Amino acid sequence: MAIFSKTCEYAMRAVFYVAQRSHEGYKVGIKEIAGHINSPEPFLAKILQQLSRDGVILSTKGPNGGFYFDAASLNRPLADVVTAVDGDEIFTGCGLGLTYCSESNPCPLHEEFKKVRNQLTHMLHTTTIGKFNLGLIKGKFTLNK
Amino acid sequence: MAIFSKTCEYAMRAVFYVAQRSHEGYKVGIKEIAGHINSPEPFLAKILQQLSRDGVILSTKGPNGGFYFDAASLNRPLADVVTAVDGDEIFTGCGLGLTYCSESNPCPLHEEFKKVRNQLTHMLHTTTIGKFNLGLIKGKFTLNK
DNA sequence: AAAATAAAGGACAAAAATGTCTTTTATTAA
DNA sequence: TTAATAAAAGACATTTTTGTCCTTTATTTT
Ligand code: FES
Ligand code: FES
Repeated sequence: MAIFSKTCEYAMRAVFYVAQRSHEGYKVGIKEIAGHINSPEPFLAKILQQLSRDGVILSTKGPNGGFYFDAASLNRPLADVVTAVDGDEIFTGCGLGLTYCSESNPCPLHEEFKKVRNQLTHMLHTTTIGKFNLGLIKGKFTLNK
Repeated sequence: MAIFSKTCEYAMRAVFYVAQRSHEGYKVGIKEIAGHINSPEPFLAKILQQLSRDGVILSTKGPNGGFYFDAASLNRPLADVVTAVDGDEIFTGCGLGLTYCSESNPCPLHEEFKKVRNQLTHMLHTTTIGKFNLGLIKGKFTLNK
């Protein structure tokens, strides 16, 4: 089991790809995105629909339409993507699966787990959607295989 | 979605409870464990079977039998429990779901994700199964609800 | 040795996550 | 205004995770 769900992984990969293409001045269709991040096209469509409903990603229909980000959206944190598709359990939930994570009634792992969870939270809040655009354009990163 | 699977959460809760009872000198049956960690009994049985096959937990059949840890087992890292039920993907996998996490061909999130993953790994390797025995006996921690 | 106990094992069931397909709606280009 | 394009939406299918039940095996007590 991975840290993030498949849904969330595809969402983040797609968002990084669309961000790069937006930086380059293009909108991108589902087919192009799915091809470049190596994800099942119809499944990815569902995920991007969700992101679109939540206002995380922008889209327009019709010819020359597709998904894209504006300047403001490129500065949103990656955490918004995670929350939109997976909710906030990963940011607030108990590591041992108790109903609530609680300071006053903690599980044994609470103190140790909280540190890890806080670092993950901090990382996802300080990493913006557009952070890797230049690196992606320069070919420094991979989003498929 | 939580960091760990339900299976893994139940496994860790069970292990902490059995460790405490072992420290107190008892073996514990499935029914008692499930009751104290609030988990479905037959499902937990499967999980503990797996841990037993992997040699993470000890068990004996028959009257006065049950699950327990010896002194050596109490010093094993919690990471062994996670690996036994969920594999090592959480310790080695790519945060964006690429087939392999690679230094030479990294995903955009690689550097940032690696830090979080390393801290999680470190935490699970330095936390022993028996670490919380005294705290549990003193009632400082909760394992149900 | 017999009966009681408790884990081990296997088959099955429900729920959730993941993946697919078809139709509808909105937008643009011609 | 029509045709083409592309996302939105909804129904459906598969796989994995989670959960249940019943039988078997090993151990201990009587
Ligand atoms: S109570 Fe378990 S992590 Fe906080
Ligand atoms: S390649 Fe993605 S985390 Fe290392």
